[in-house]
Amino acid sequence: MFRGSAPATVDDKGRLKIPTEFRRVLESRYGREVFVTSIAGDCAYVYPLPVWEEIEERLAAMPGSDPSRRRYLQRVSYFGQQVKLDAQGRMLVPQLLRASADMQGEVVVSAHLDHLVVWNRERIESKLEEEPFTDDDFHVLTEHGI
Amino acid sequence: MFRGSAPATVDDKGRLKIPTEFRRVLESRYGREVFVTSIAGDCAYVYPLPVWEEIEERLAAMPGSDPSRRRYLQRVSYFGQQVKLDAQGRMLVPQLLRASADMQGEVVVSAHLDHLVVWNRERIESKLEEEPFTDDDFHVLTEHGI
DNA sequence: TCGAAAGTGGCCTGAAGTGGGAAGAAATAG
DNA sequence: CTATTTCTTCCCACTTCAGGCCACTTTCGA
Repeated sequence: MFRGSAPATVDDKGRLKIPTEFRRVLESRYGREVFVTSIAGDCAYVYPLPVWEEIEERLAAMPGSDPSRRRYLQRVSYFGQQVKLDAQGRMLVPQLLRASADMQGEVVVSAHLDHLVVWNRERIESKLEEEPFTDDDFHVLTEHGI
Repeated sequence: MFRGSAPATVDDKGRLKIPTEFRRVLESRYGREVFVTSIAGDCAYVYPLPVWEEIEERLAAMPGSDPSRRRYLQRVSYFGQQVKLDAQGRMLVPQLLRASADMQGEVVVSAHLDHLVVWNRERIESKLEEEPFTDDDFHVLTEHGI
């Protein structure tokens, strides 16, 4: 499992350096291939390919007419691309995501259990301010034993 | 199977360059012939010919009087055309579709399991904005283990 | 203070994408 | 039926971009 977060940079060729701690987990457990995508286009999700394939299987098991599934697939296909880490542990961010999620310069890579989430640093900071963690959120988590 | 998406362009002669990653899958698994069509005329569907032939067989197996089948066939025939990739991996978009789906300039080619969907870039972006992905959608997916 | 490992930048080659000419085919008008 | 024009197809050439590679810088620990 991935844990914590780490700062990283995207150079002007659109290459994102995966912080070494994450890279080690990624390569040893899943390999070098990842699926990069987004839903709203505001940040990038990086799934190890085997993890993504499992999600695809679950989607395939859902009824094809489900509107949530349809919307999810449309977005995930739109932003997504399968890429491979280079020898330096960098991956090319798809052009569409570079533009919409502002994947340039300083970014933050955070662990999300079995995948990574990448935010533009300025954007995540203002988002954390705007979107506080509420008492309701605490309640929901408490109900799940956290 | 196709996965993810890639930006592409339609030049002013109406030729659409199929991004190489898709082209490779297409040519190795299905050949160079495709069937291009649409239903609402707002985007273009690109089916590898063998995939389309299978759909035709299923349609043939349906009762001929079914109104959904009739409407589907009517639209799909109206917009559809069988075309072949050229040596550069480009295909000519049928004139009707060029006009109605606005297949000019920047477009996005997205994977849809066994076929491709092509949208005018501006059009898909405004469509994604109008049709947001909600918390409810997330809940539905969560219930399916995603 | 030194060395190793991580991070960063940039060059270079080859591949992918893009544009346009020209010949051939099809459609249209006379 | 023929001539003209439009559209398609094939081909060649140029430009841009991504991937591999190397090297420098920075950081952290010994």
